[in-house]
Amino acid sequence: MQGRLFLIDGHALIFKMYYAFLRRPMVNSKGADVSILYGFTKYVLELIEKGKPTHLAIGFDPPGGSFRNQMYPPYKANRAETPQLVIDALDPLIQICKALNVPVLMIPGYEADDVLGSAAKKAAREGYDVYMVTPDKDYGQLIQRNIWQYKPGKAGGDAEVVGISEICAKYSILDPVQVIDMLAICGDASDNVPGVTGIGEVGAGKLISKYGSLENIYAHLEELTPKQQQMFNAALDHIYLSKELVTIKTDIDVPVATEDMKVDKAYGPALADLFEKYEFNSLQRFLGHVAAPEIEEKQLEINKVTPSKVITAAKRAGVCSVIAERTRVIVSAASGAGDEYLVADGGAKAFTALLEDGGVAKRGDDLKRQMNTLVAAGISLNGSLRDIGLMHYLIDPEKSHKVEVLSQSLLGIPVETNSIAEVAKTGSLFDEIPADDAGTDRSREAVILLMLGEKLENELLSRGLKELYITMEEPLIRVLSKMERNGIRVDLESLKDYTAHLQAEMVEREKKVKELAGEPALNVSSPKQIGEILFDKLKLASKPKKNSNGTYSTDETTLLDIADKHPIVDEILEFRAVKKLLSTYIEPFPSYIDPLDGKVHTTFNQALTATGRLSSSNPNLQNIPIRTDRGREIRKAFVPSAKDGLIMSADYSQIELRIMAHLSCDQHLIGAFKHGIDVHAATAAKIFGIPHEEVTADQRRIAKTANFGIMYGISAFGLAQRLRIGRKEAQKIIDDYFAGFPSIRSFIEDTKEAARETGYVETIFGRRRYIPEINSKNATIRALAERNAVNAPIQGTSADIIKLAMIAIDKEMAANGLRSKMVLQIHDELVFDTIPEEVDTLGHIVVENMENVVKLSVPLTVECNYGANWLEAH
DNA sequence: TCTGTCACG
DNA sequence: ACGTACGTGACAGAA
Repeated sequence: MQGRLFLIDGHALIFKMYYAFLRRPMVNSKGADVSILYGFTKYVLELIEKGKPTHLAIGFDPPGGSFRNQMYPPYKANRAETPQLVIDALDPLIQICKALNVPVLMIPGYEADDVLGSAAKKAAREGYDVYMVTPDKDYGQLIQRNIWQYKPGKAGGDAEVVGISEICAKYSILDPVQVIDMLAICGDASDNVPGVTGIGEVGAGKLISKYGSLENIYAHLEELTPKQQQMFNAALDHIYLSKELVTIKTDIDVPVATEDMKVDKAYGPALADLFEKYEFNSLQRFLGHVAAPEIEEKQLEINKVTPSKVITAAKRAGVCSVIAERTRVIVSAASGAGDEYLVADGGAKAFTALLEDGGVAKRGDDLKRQMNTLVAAGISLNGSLRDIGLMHYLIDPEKSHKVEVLSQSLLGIPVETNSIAEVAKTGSLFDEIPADDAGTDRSREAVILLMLGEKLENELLSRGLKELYITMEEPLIRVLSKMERNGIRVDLESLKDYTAHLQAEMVEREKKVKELAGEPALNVSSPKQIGEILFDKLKLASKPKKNSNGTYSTDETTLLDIADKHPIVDEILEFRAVKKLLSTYIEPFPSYIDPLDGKVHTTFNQALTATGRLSSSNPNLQNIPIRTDRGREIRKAFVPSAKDGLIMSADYSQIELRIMAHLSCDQHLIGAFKHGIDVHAATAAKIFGIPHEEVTADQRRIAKTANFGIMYGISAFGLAQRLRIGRKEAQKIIDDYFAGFPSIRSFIEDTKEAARETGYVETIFGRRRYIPEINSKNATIRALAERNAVNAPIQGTSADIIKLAMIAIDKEMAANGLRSKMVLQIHDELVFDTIPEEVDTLGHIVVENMENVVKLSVPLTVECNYGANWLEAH
């Protein structure tokens, strides 16, 4: 390797600094605004310190536009005018760069992208490792084995290094050069480059990974859905121009030789003079060229050996670390001699005996994802699963669980983010892990995982969390892996008529809104524009609510308040409801259907939420509509995989309220649950001081809202808002509630007190959430912390219970040899893909296990139904 | 990239 | 005086 070349996108850095100092500009004693100069200079000096480049150059956009404007006059035409501060900064910055001994690359007629792109490719050919310092997504197309994008962190955060695997995972593509096709299809609103209207990042990624290129999509247009065909045809007249516009040049002559970009920290008097002129006192320390203390890098004793040697060592030790890529596996084990570690890599088959050996514990990051990959290759991942991120999640759920971060903080070993992040970044099951950097040596990462695993196991033990890990999270990895691989069949064909109906309605509503507004050009999807129509033009409120950025608030509750003032309001609400269904729950789904089995495979994130719940993404199957009739229709598309199969759904009835009853030991609530009485009605009877039989529907509704409010940390204001009643009235309800349920009040107070004492709260299974802000002097922050403290044990215990139930159900289903599959978890509900002959057995297994997985002072009850689709299973 | 909005428990 | 119910993820617009 010749060296580490950093290429800074100067234009992007100027803008970053412009915005960073917009609110609090930095002005020197002569009244000059030196914000951009200061921020820029500081950034470059710190980059030299932290990024340790051996070579460095900065590219700027020359004044007067580029060949792209010639090619396509509207290019960047809708950009707001460049701020004067930015324009004025250019010349002084070039001076500063000179004084910093950093060459400036600027060629008339080309943007900084083109010059930097060409410089990057050239240096890479010469054997440099190249880092392009820019937040601009366009640069993704230039990434290759020895070229990375170095994205500056936001708000002082750490920079993110993006390599081949990250960029490919981000867009679900196989080769970074396909970023060009992605950008062409998606278009770029900020540069005014049109794409294919209606296709977003996700859809484009799927198409490109399937067809390879834009050209090839057009060659196979007939394979796309009719709607997609239509959208691509409509884009045909401009799409190749768009592709040219987003393609960064890599073949222009770079005016400076790479070796002349060598970093020279011997800053001369020129820099000192500039610092004095601009009064950069805090940057003086760089002048003496006192190099920052080099971090003493811990030397790892790594011995690369054959797979069989590592397998022998792993079996002897009973533990190893695993990194399973799509076409390669890397394994590490302690040699048994001092601090020496053995590492081997090779095809997965070379390690089958080890991976499937139940006697050898596996340490690694995101083992669920790795298990999915391995199973696809016909290999099981057996033995204990010591997942780095998941173990750390139990230690502190709200901290970062990234291996890079943990390696630094727990082991004191720094990690280059680019190599290890590829396993950490998760996508959906059938996203390919790119194979093109199979040459990268990942021995170091494998060893770090092995060390981290040991460290985290010890941490779990000393914090009393090991049992929670072993009995709950670890077995759940296998259950969730199965659920993801099972997938669920989504039959959008069955919704065709309904989809067409919604589309027609959307068009109609949109037209109506524009008419009523008297603005043919109105973008009905723009909250800003809608706000201006409603409140500036139509004046539908005397003092309209504003958002943090100064725009009018136009959310549903706000609109409902003024709905009777003008018919346009209702049209907007209906438009939004229909558009939401189409754009979130119908249009994206075709691209999520795995061509191999025709099913949708979500990813369950097991180490994300603050409370212990799961989350679901790509797509999120935990927020499929149900509350409105219009939305519920969507659930009809979630169908069994077998021809005459059935969907079964089982959900806990009021589990959080039951948990609150248990945690608070409130005898009234416990009694109501024990006797199967309607608790919301019982609550109403208590609040309003009337006999149970006399509770009206409205009183029950109020009590129900109050019950939820209590669990979330109610305020009189919040309750008043939700019930649309006065604040005094709301306060009375709260007072009456606590008078009727005094032990609830003490539960809340005790929980807050515990948080203040220990700094954390916990579920009945010991899952923790730290509440550091519980002692904040800021009343608002403290109040939020208190609500979190009260809610986390309730929501978390509920999450714990269903996790245990899932493990038990999975086990019993297997023991009974059922063909039925568990497919979804939606916090208090489990969904199964089943068949008529198993419905009875399965129903029994599910309900028994859910109801009896834990014994509380209240019974847990489960409602279970089945039908031809998810809607009918309710 | 951030913000607003809205889908779910 | 000040802000205002817990936990999520996806999409679209604006910069």
